[in-house]
Amino acid sequence: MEDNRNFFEKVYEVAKQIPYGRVTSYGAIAKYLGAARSARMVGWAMNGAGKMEDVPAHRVVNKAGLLTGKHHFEGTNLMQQLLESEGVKVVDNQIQDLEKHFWDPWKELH
DNA sequence: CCTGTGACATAAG
DNA sequence: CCTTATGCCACAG
Repeated sequence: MEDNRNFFEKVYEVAKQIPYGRVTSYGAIAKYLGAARSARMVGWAMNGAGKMEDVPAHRVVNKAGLLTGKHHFEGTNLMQQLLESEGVKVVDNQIQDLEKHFWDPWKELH
């Protein structure tokens, strides 16, 4: 099949595979895509993902578990609410017990 | 081809 | 803890 998808599309596919109540980092996705140093592209790709219901962008955070992209969601705490709604505790825009909720596509899909 | 950009990552002060 | 700076890469214009 056409494995040569656009970088964005790959990001979407990986994001779609993020299990409920789990989160991952931009760098992890980038690494899985074979472009570990393109983490920024992942975030940028999520710009369009935010408009896609199939892509839970709120489950993607930075490596520190910080909700760096919350400003791109509607309201001021929508992203946090979505995560907490899935059982992920968030305090001050930072995910608690990140390792416990972290989902590494490289580790899970590799 | 060149420039700007971006929801990162890492380092340094 | 904070801000700056640099690298890094893909995409848009």
